[in-house]
Amino acid sequence: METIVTRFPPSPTGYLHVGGARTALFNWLYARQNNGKFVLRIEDTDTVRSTQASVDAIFEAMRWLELDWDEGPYFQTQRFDLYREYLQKLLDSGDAYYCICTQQEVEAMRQKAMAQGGKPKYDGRCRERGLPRSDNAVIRFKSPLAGTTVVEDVIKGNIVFQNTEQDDFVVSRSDGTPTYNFVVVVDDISMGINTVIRGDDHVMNTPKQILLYRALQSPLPVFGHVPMVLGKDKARLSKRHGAMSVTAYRDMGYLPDAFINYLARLGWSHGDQEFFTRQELVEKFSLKNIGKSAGVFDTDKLTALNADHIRATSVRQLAPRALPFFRDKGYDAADDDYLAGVIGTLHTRSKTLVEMADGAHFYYREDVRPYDDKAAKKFLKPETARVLALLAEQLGELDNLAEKTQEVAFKRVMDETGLGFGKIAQPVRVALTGTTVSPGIFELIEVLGKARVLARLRAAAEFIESTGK
RNA sequence: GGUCCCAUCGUCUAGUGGUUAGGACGCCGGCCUCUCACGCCGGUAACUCGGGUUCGAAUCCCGGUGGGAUCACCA
Repeated sequence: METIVTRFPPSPTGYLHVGGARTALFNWLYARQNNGKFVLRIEDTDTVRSTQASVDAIFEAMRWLELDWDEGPYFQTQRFDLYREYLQKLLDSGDAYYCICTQQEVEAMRQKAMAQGGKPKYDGRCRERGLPRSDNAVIRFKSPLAGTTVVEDVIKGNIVFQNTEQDDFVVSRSDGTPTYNFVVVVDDISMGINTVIRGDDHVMNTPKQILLYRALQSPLPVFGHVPMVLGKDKARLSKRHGAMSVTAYRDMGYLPDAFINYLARLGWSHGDQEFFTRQELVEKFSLKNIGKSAGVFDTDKLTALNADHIRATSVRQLAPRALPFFRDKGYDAADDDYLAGVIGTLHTRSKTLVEMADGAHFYYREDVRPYDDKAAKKFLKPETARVLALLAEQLGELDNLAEKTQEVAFKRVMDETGLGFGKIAQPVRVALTGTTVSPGIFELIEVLGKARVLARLRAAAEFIESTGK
C-alpha cells in the first residue's frame, strides 16, 4: 500500500488560527493513523505580507498542539528554481503561453464581459499568438475550452466544473514569480503529497489544480475539503469573534489535548462519543465521518471538554502545565509535593488552568486577610472566635493533619461547643481561605499543613476579638 | 450577478426508508452535601419550506428559500 503523505501549508501572514489548526490536525491525524508522513510547508511567496514572526508563531502553535511534522518545514521562497523548471515543462508541452496583455487590458476585458452579462474572464487573445518570452510577459495556462473537470472529493462527493468557466489563468507573473495555484501543484507533486485535506475555501481552486496535474502528467492526490469554522454569529471566524489565535487558548488555560479533541469533534464525529484522548483520535479518525456543513465554534463546549480533560489528567502531569499559570498570579510556586496537593484539591473544580490558579490563591498567600467583606460579616461573628481558637488548640495537639486524624479534633470541638459540623465549617473556611468558596475543609487543611492552619485560625480569632463586640 | 457548496434542538452532532428522532454543551429543576464544584436523576428544545417517489420518508428525486465559499499578475 502506498504511504499516505499529507501536508499543512500555512502562509506566514499572521498567527495560526482556529480554522488552520483544524485542517492541520486533520492532516496530522490522517497521517499518523496510516503510519504516513505529515509535511509542513510554509507558503511565503507573498513576501510583502509574510513575516518571520508569523513563521515562529505558527511553529509555536504547532508545538503546543503537539502536531509534529516528519518533513519540512519547506519554504516556497527557496524553491523558485524548481518552479521555473516546471514552468518550462508547461511551455514546452504547449500547455502554457506568454501573454503580453497589460493588467489594464485584462481588466477591460472583464468589464466588457460583465457588461454583456458574462463572467469576467481573460479572453485568450494571446493564446495562439506563439509569443516569445519577453520582459513583462506573464505566462498563462492553456485551459481546455470544452468538457468538464470533476473533483472527486472524499468528503463532499463529486463536484463537476464546466471547463468553459475557467479562463487561462496566470501561472507566472510579469516579474517572473509563480502564482499560488501553480506552486501548490508543483510542491504537492514534488513532495509526493497524495492526500490533500484543506479548507472549503479552496474548492474553486481545485479544478485549476487538477488541470495542472494533468498537464504535468502527474497522478492526482485524494482531495478532501473540510467545511469552515464559523463564529457565534455564523459568520466566518475573524478577529471580532475574540480569540482566533491558537496560542491564545493556551494562555487561557486550555489543555492541548482538550483543544484538539474539541477541534476534531467540530465537524467530525464518531457516533456519540465526545471525549477522545489524542491516541483515540488517531485511531478513530476517518475522512468519511467529516460532516459537510460549516460548524460554529462554541467556547462553552470547549471549556466543558477542557474540564473533562483536566479531570482525566493525573496531578503529576498537570503540575508542570499548571505551574506557569500559578507563577503568573504571583504565587511562589514550584513543582513540588505542595503543588501536587493543591492541584489535587482543585482538580475537579477547575474548567481551565487559569481557573485553577485563581482557586489556589489562599494556598500561596501567607496571610489570607483581608477577608472577603461579606464572608467575614456573615461567618466571623463574636461567638465563633471561641470555636476557631478551640479548633486551633485541638489541631495543635495532633502530630499531623491528615484528613483522617483531623476527625478527632473536629469531634472534640463539636462536642464541646454543641455545634454541628455545618455550623463550624463556613467560619473555618473563611478563616483559612478568606472566602466562602473553596475545596473541602478536611482536604484543604491537610494540604495547607499545620503551621498555616494554626496561624490562620488564631489570626481569625484575633480578628474577631479586635473588631470588638 | 456567475459558478460551487451546505441545510436535524440555541450550538456540536447521531441517524443512511419504518426510531417515543438519540447523545453532548448550554439552560432549568432535584438529589448528594461543610461552601463551590464533581457525580447522579429529571426537564427544555430540532428534522428550512413545497412538491413528488413509496404502503411508509429526517433519510431518495425536483423546485423554492436561507446561509456560505469563490470569481486577481493574494494565498
